[in-house]
Amino acid sequence: MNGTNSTVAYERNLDGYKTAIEGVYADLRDSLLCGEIAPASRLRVEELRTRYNVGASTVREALSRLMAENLVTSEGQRGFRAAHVSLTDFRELVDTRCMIEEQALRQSIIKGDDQWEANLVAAHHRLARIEAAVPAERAKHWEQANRDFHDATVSAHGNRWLGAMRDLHHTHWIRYMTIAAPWRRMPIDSRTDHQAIFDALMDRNSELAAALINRHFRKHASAVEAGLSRK
Amino acid sequence: MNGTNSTVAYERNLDGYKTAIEGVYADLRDSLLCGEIAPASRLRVEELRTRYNVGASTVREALSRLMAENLVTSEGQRGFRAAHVSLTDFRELVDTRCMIEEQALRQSIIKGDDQWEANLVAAHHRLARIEAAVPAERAKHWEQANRDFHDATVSAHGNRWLGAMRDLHHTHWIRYMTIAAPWRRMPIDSRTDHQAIFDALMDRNSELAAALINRHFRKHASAVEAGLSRK
DNA sequence: AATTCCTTTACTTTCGAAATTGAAAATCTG
DNA sequence: CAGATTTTCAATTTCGAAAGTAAAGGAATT
Repeated sequence: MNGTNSTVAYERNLDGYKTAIEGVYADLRDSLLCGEIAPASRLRVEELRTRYNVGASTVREALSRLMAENLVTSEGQRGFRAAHVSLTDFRELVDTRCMIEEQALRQSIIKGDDQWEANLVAAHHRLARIEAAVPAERAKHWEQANRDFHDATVSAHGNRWLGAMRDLHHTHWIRYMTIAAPWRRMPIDSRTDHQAIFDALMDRNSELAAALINRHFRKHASAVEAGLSRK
Repeated sequence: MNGTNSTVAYERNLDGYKTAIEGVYADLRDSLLCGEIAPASRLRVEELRTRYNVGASTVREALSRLMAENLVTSEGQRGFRAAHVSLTDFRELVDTRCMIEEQALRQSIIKGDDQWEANLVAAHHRLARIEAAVPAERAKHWEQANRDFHDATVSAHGNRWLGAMRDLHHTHWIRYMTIAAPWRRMPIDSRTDHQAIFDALMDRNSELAAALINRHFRKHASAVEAGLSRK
């Protein structure tokens, strides 16, 4: 269907997706998240259409879908733009993210069964091993293990609306991280934080867990804020 | 641009919108919210294209934008569908909606200045007048006044992410209301509720306001739940 | 009768050209 | 020369036809 005749220099590989739209969507999303496409820059349909070697409406629909995640904006008759970033926007993002994660955690503690506990123990163990390893080893796997651990903590909440909001906020969080502080992956004392959160969860201590997760997130956030205001 | 030659029976009027996409989007959105398009029903591009008298990609893009609000879903190569409704989904919606509104209220109480108070007093006054009026008069304006009052209560929160989530949840709330309990607009004791909420806000009593808004929402919700399970 | 393989049908998806628009450049006017 | 008006041009938006796909029905085979 596509990708079998990559001759143009800028052309991307869209293999492995069911439709062309999904391929363009996914590649564009990556470029947006990793900062390859600068915030607030224009996204010209004409330009993208040649880069991906697809039709105009395919690009257009991929961009429409990115609007769903607030990664792209459009102003009628004036085309599309990559989402803006700003210090205020980031602070607002962090505030709601804390609220969402706290709520997800509380619900998880209430509803969590043995299966939840078992998964949590496993995820925490994997993360702990990585955080105790030598720097070289850490860099490779920490990101994923960290995400897995946090997912495991809230995995019992069972609310799809909450889950969708959580994903959305995580996406934008990652974007800000990559844009503002690409060097600093794992914060120095994340080991202590994660252990404390884990303990609170095993104790089913909602109040403590909520307080800890808020502090944990805001600690990360301040590093990004520093990077953002330096621009 | 359009709408000047409405000859086809099913054709809709798309005047007053900047682009055709926006017109189709808005009309489709209405049909989805008012229940004219049944939940989970297929949305055939071919069919809509003739109804609105526009091209395939215009319909397609309008549908993509509705996916942003979870009002429409799509499964690659198998077209679009109106969003499902279910009792579980509704309960999850209500849970997150309560969380969001509570948080918005708390933030508003913290950040609210004189302007906020003044607007709130005005909105509450308008709502109170309507709720005290005769049924015929109420029916006309209550919906809007109710919305305005609730918007006024949270208007000082100043967090755009929270605001967007609040709008989204309100949209789906309205959809469920219209689908499951179209007859019952204004609950019997909303006057008492609103007065209590208003008083708590003027006292800047966060805890009380939070508790009241939760009960207020869940009271409405149970009416919808009854309507939903009766299907 | 059950299974496999084709055919048909009814769509969705994709494209590239044509219409339309907004904004900048060029021209005109007081 | 400043301000209003027209022209130009690049870009967005829109369309309709062509290509591609899933699912249902029908024939052939076991």
